[in-house]
Amino acid sequence: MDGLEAAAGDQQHGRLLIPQLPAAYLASSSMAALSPAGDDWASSLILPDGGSAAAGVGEDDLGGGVMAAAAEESSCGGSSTVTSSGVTEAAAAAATTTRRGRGNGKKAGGGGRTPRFAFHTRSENDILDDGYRWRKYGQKAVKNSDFPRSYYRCTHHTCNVKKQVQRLAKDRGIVVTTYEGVHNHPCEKLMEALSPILRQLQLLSQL
DNA sequence: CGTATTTGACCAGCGC
DNA sequence: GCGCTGGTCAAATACG
Repeated sequence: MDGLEAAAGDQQHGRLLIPQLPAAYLASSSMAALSPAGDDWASSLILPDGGSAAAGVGEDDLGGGVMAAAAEESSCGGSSTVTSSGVTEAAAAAATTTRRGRGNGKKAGGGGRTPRFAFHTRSENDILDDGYRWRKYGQKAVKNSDFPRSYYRCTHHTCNVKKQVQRLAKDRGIVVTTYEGVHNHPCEKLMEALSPILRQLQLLSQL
């Protein structure tokens, strides 16, 4: 079950393009272009500087750390709401618990300087098509939540980006996706989507 | 047959 | 020191 592939071919699925963290902001605009109009989803984008305002959703369900500065913006045909949540390192440290690996003693700890961003997405699907390919490597039932948390890792060999996906207990329609790390490779689906445009640009530049 | 998902076990930090 | 909890591993399984 490749959720991403499924999403790509399903008009009911939303698309969220967040190739790199710095590019997260252009994501919303890209989304408007790539998402089918009328999608029944909305994502929440919490800006990195940690917002002070809380979104309407319960961030505490994510471990208490995700500060949500809800920025509603109409995109995707104006039918969806986009908000995002940036989890700063401080917030991540305070909030999200500890990370440890199994034998390799890889505890991000201490130095875990990987940026983390959380996105609230109103969708029936747990999996957002963000343009990258993810492989699920774990699922855990978490405290204070009726829904399990799923752990994904980017399938690209050299990419170590992870993401966690969990539904809010308070609002099962909201999916919280937490990205950890920055992709060090281009977004496959984004490049695929842009290639016709780039081709046209090249033709125009030749004229 | 190759790849992705499921799922139970394991590990380690934190709070008491 | 112990138990709880979250994150990850890896074998088994499913799927195309």
